[in-house]
Amino acid sequence: MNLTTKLITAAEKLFDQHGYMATGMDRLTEAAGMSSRTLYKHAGSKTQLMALVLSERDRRFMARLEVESVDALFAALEDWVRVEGARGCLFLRSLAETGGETPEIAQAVTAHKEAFRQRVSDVVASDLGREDPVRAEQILILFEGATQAAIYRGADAVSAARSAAAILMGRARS
Amino acid sequence: MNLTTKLITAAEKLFDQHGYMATGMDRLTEAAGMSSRTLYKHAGSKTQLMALVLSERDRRFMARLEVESVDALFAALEDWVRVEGARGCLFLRSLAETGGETPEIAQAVTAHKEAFRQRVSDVVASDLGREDPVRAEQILILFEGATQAAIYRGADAVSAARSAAAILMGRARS
DNA sequence: GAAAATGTAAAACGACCGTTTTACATTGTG
DNA sequence: CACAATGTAAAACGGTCGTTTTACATTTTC
Repeated sequence: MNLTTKLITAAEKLFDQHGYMATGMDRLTEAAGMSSRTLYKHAGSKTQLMALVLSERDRRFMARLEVESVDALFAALEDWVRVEGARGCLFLRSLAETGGETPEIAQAVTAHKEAFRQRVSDVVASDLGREDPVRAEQILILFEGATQAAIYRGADAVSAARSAAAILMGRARS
Repeated sequence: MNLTTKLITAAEKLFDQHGYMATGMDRLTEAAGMSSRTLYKHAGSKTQLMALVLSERDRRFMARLEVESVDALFAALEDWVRVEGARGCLFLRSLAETGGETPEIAQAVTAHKEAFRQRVSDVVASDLGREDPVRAEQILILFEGATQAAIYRGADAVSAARSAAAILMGRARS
């Protein structure tokens, strides 16, 4: 595991658990086990580090959503919540913490959410055997809602979303 | 409009638009049009100010949800988004920014979310003429999802959630 | 084996943080 | 008129922020 990977892994964890602004560079250097000089050589700045974290998060998250049914989509979210916990969407959180005024971050969030929307749309189409933009938007909202509600309702939120999605998909098939 | 109200109003706007941690006291005093001495006399500390903001937000938000049907619930959310914009749930954002480590804030969030969950549950019961905990949880997730997705999908997210809720409620009635 | 690359440890940078204090002006009330 | 109460303006507080620099050790490479 090289230094950059170690840094990004540690930073993702700290940003997620304590918030972006609330995480200082001293905490990051300590958790990554490197000097601040090395950290800045690899990441450039705190903002660029956040962008690197989001890029890695996108890769890992989207890889989990390589499925072909809506039910599998929510099963993947259940896995994610069990393994990574539920503290809300790190992308929208980074946007909120920066007020949308940091271009590198706003851009990373937009790109991720568009990819996510497209993925949900594809899964719905693959599941139904045809495009259904309305249903896709509803499934996306259930997914976002489960992510958000899981913060205070736990894994139950995801299974409730899963059963709601099954009803909506059943309706789309008949 | 007294000073405390003016302060809370200004603080809510700044916290919502730029984030809690990213909003400094100088910005708050300037927006509220008062000296830092007066601000501290009224709010005590930045953390207590955040708690005051959340308390006022809870009052105003819950007042909007005094409805008797699930459809009216989403109509109320549409109004809210049109008037106040969509930057995500301020309660969960405050929790995320503080890492859940600030008791006064964690407590305000828990209280609000429990009241919100109960309200949704009541509205579903009033709409169906009977309790339906499973459906209530699904409606809550659609509501949270619409709030979250509206950040990047706009008002369309709310109407998509609204139509999904109508399907789920229709299913509960038959 | 010299040189370049890559790392650590720690001090220093100026800027800004939340908060308190000092000194003074205005106001409402007996 | 006196006197609390309540406000402003601005300096000062110690501490922490993100970032850079200095000085030195280790490893890699030709």
